[in-house]
Amino acid sequence: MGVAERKIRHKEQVRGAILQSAWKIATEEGWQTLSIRKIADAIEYSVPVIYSHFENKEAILLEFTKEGFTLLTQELLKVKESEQEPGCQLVKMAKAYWNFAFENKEYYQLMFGLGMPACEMVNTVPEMKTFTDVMISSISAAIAQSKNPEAEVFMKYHAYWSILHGLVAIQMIEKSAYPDEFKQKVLQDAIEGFVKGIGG
Amino acid sequence: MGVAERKIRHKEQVRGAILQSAWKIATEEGWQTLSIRKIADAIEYSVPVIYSHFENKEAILLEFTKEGFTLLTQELLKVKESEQEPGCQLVKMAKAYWNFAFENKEYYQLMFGLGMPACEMVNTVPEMKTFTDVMISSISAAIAQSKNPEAEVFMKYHAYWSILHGLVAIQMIEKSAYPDEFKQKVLQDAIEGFVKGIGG
DNA sequence: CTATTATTTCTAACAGCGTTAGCAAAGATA
DNA sequence: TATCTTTGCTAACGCTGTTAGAAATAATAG
Repeated sequence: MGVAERKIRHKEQVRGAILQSAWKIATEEGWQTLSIRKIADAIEYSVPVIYSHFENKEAILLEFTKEGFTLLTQELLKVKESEQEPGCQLVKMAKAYWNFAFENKEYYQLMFGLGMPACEMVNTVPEMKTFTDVMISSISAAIAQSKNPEAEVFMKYHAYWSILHGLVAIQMIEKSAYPDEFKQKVLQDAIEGFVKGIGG
Repeated sequence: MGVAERKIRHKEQVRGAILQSAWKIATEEGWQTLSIRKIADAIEYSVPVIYSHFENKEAILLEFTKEGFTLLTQELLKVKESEQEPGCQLVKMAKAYWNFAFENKEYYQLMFGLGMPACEMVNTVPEMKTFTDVMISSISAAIAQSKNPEAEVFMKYHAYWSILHGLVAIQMIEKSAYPDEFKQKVLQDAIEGFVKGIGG
């Protein structure tokens, strides 16, 4: 009997509508103004229905955060595999990271930005763990074949990620938007300088 | 007649109590949980009294943000004046920036962190403008006497500040706290590498 | 010292938020 | 058709920032 299947199908349909509406509201008005009641209005259901799909508001945000980390990790892996030399890998990955951030501001702001996540979750949420693993392994490879193999891997990893995040964060805050070529050059200079620093 | 003076004195006393209580609550429970009602309770006045001293909640936060930028700028200038060579200046300023962030987490999180400010205010609030001016002038000096005088000043300034902010931001998020020596070394390596990148 | 005026302060409310208990309606089963 | 299960809703709790308007206090004038 297809009754149970239909119910499940409907349930997932509503779940999808919740996420879809949440995303729409967030992109139109920002994550800050997203509220459960707005989502309820959008999906034309009452508020408690949402709580039968998600434990709380944070769980909805976490859904997108995980999605964002999955997407970013995919981009990084794609670029990484297209390049053999670890140093070039890092430079290209930095560029991919940069592009992701500015082509998916909504994701990035949620992942690293204004609010809750990315603190205790870095090691508990699998999607984030995968992301950090990719970062660590790439940096490790670059260090391994460098002239400073005794370099502390985690320190270098931290510095690399920090620089990336910092570049993106400040550029996001900046209102007086520079031309994209400028921004690209900032990134390239900084990362190449850093990679050289690791290498020698 | 000292009646007007006494009134003003009392008014500023209340204003001080508001800021003092707000700071106490923020340091004890975090900026996120700070509320007007909590402040009102703490100063033993009713809520609307606070609105006769500050236009809204954001104005209270802005007060501390400005204070933070003033303090940070002072630290940076102090270090800057103790060193002639522009390259060394940048390295020392980075260290001072770093120390400020971790010795004044409440300030830093408010200045760059989780929420509202630092977006449109960078050029409108004088205290922030002063800060960015110090950053720009220092970097400009380093570039001027470098072998790449044609370097775009603002790009380099952005990269420098970005790296600093990124290093701090990621380290603040990180739970598995590395020893302080490690962190210091991360900073030093990254900044020295960057300054070398500017210089040659 | 009293009456009037100006100032200060408070009560109470509005509109919004996340969250949940308990009831009504609709669906599935016997 | 009657029973039971699931689903969804109404309404509330306690919190938030903010403000209108009344009450209490303080300063001034007669």
